[in-house]
Amino acid sequence: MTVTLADVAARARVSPATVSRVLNGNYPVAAATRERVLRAVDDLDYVLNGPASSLAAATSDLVGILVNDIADPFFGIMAGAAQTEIGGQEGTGRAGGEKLAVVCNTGGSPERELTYLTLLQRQRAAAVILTGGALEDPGHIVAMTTKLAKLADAGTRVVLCGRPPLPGSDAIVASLAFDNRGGGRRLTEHLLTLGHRKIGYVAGPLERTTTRHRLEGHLAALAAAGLGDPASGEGRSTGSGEGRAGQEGLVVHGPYSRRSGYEATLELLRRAPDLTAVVAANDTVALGACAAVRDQGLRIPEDVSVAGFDDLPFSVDATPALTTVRLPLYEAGARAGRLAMGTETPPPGGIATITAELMARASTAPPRATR
Amino acid sequence: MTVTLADVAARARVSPATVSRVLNGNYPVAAATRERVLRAVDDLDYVLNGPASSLAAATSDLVGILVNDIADPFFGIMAGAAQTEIGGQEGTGRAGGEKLAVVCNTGGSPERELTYLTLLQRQRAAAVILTGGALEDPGHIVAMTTKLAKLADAGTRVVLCGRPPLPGSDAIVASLAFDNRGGGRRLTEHLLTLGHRKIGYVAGPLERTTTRHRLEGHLAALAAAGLGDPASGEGRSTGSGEGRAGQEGLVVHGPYSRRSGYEATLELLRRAPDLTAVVAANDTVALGACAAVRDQGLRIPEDVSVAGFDDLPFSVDATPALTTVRLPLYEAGARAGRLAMGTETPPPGGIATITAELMARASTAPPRATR
DNA sequence: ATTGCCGTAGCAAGCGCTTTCTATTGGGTA
DNA sequence: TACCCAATAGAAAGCGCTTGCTACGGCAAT
Repeated sequence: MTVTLADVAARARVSPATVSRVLNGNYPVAAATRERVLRAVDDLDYVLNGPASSLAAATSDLVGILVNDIADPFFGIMAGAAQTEIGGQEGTGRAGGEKLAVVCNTGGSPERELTYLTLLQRQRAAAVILTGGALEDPGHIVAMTTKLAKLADAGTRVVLCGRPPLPGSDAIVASLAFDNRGGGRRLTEHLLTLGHRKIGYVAGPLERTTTRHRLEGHLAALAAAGLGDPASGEGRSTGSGEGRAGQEGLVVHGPYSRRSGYEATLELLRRAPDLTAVVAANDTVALGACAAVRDQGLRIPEDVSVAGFDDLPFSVDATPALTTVRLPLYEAGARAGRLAMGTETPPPGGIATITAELMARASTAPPRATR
Repeated sequence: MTVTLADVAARARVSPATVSRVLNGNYPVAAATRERVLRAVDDLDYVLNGPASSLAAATSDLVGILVNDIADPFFGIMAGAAQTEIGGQEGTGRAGGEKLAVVCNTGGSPERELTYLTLLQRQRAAAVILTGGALEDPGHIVAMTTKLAKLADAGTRVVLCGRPPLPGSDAIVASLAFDNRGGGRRLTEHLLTLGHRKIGYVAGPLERTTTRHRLEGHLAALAAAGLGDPASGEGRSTGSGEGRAGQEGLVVHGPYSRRSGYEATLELLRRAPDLTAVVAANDTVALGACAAVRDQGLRIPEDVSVAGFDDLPFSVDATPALTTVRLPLYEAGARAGRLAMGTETPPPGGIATITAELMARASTAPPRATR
């Protein structure tokens, strides 16, 4: 029923070994023979049996790209770039380096993350790229470190993209981390420079590196300006008491969703009706924040400035255009793809920090009356 | 180095066959024995060798989900839903039905679509889900039909989601098609009812089923209202001559991108400065259209109404909230996932049409002066 | 007691490919 | 002319797992 290597060999009047070598192109085969084999392959419409091939060669051409939320362009852009870089090199003509880059959606669930890693391990994946922020739960970190070490042991190349390096994991090929802290700091500094003193912050979900780093940057900027109490920021979103400059309780956590941005902003506005700016965990959340501000009858940026993070494509189209922090998602994804393929040399120490650039646009302006 | 089934068998003091049966759970094994095996698996940290298993069993647990653009939430939502449905059933406890659902990004390129299908075929994928509009190029249709038939032949379940059925392809498990034509018609009818008579249309790329169907719906509505010349719509976007009611040349094609929407709208506005509404191929394009309308100093919806298609999450957040056509992307994706798994019975004839619902919001209103 | 089965476990034959090692050939060189 | 080597092709041994078939106890029925 199905055509096998042996069938092709028979038709081309050569041995199976020769067919295999023609297909893999890693052994000299006379031009005439090669031609004959290739024609037989075509005639018979032969398709290599992946599992058999992987079993015999003890390697596979599968490359897994793990994302936290496939419906979020933040991940889509990185994954697409990586996939292009990986699947793109088919110019070889032959099946040589044809990798199968696939993206796996964890939905942000640690269990699914591990499950996918196991499944990829089963398949003896050639490489794995983990994108986006990691969960900071100690147990999960241990589980991940162990799992990744095993993968690396089995020859799988592990690359992190937009995720900080795992402590003590030298098994990893490279990790490209975004400078979320620096970006967060610059964004808030921008607001401070404009004259804002009462700034609300809609943070992402707790226990995510991305969330923590961006928030740290924000708090660092405030602290440098002599505002707020850095200690109050994390873990006590519903803060109480009075801070040096009334920044207490101006941080609310929630998922990276538009809805969360909407509700958190309403909450912030209730807690501090006099705030003049809202910084969101990312652009999607910022959109929700904008809606909430408007629904309160306030104008952007005249009454309240709003800022996001990531600079997703739609951000420049928002009205007013969203001030945000640009992350070179495409470039990072592409680079991760090349690193996974081994077509780019890893950065020194396997760690690279990717700069986050402030994009000041129309959604932020000086507060109504600078005190 | 690596642990194999035999190692586990030795440790559990049973034969490899028994271990295999415990792991696959498709053959009676005494409880005590099972326990022993499971413990050995744990102790040894054994991970099944996927390729070997697939080779021997002549099946694999890979499920491929093909998307046209992974950075577009339209696809992300469907893919995520399908993946959840497929990867979600791990409740079985054992490795039983653990499928590896992966998404492959074709980037809209027919070659990559075929390449991915071949790669999936190599892996003897358990199922393949094709999402979104198809290319209407005759050559590609033939190639696809042939390829899908071969996949189906090899036991791969093929499901189409958001894509019209392939003519004469009974190899396919099911196809869930969106009622793009009906949605397009209702959307334009809505505009006509509001009193619009001069409506610009920013269509998607040529030769895509989605593009054609939506446009057909639009033109059908116009024709039913005695406006426009249906024959002028397709294939002659830069129309010439005069139509019955001056709808000529009010259709411009371009990719499904924000930028395309922006430029096309500028073009439409130049051709017909008196148009009172713009219908976009999808929400992303509509966002670009909105930007263009505003940049021309026109207000939405007072001066120009704008409408989109898909009802992506951000559409309700646009200002003003975008009138659009809702497609139940998540539900469709989930259903496709179940169909691929065989956990839902296919619709009669393998074909289901999914209704598209008009969402009239603030971006559309009666034109300034109804003539 | 015998027979017949049911419930379990093992044997062993592959699944379709890769790859090491071993031929075979046809010059080029001594 | 004899010899050696480079270039190319084949033989065959697995890779690690699944599964049809066989084997072996007991237990119920005869």
